[in-house]
Amino acid sequence: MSDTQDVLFRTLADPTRRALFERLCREGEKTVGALTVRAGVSQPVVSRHLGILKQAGLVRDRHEGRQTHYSAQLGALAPLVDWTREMAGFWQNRFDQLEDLLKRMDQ
Amino acid sequence: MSDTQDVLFRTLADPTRRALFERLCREGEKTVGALTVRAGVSQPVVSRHLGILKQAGLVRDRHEGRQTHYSAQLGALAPLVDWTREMAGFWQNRFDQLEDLLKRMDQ
DNA sequence: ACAATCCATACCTCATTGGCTATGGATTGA
DNA sequence: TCAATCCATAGCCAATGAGGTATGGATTGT
Repeated sequence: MSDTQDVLFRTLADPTRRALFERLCREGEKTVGALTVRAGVSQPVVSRHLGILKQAGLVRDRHEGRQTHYSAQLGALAPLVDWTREMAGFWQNRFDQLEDLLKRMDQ
Repeated sequence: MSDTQDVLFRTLADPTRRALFERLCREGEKTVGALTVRAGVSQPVVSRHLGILKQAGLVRDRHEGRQTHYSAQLGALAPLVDWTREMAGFWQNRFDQLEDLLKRMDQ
């Protein structure tokens, strides 16, 4: 529902979190340690952000021994795409209505 | 740049603000008073949110006498669309690489 | 068995921010 | 001119949340 979009927007609003997600999109699966290296924040913070991304469905984790591999789940962005399309659609409709109105006024 | 996306995500992360923007998209131009009616928050809060939306370029205001009319600026969503496309693009590239790798391994 | 590594959780602190009320400036109507 | 309306700003408070350090569980290597 609308709640899904809420979670997505709220989750991606944080720059650190968005950067982590971007890296996973660009570079594919990575361990927490590898992500921590250039994250600019401590390892617990990275873990926490990854947890939040996971809750939002934006990433997936795979445990292998003592390390956890995270990867991006692009499909989770769908509601966001839908939302923008919906907003643009409303705009289009109103534009059509205006065009329609103008045409009618023309006659 | 990336700062633009930051502003957009941060601005749209708030439910009240997003609801205001959605109403402007659906119903077109509206005054502050009209928006306040079903906003669920007080008029000053609505004004404040509209100010933030305006700073993000998501809405535009038009003064007419003692009332201010706000309207959605759909174009401001472009960076958001670009971002999702970019993320999907990375994913596609990596998928292509994998496909390529598999093909090469096949021979 | 013991040490070291990897990750997650707990706990604390500080900054941000979304909500409110109060108020004032500007415009309209009487 | 005076009252009423519309909107924006200021100031305050409480909740949220992002960062840190400390720590513990689990796994690997010696």
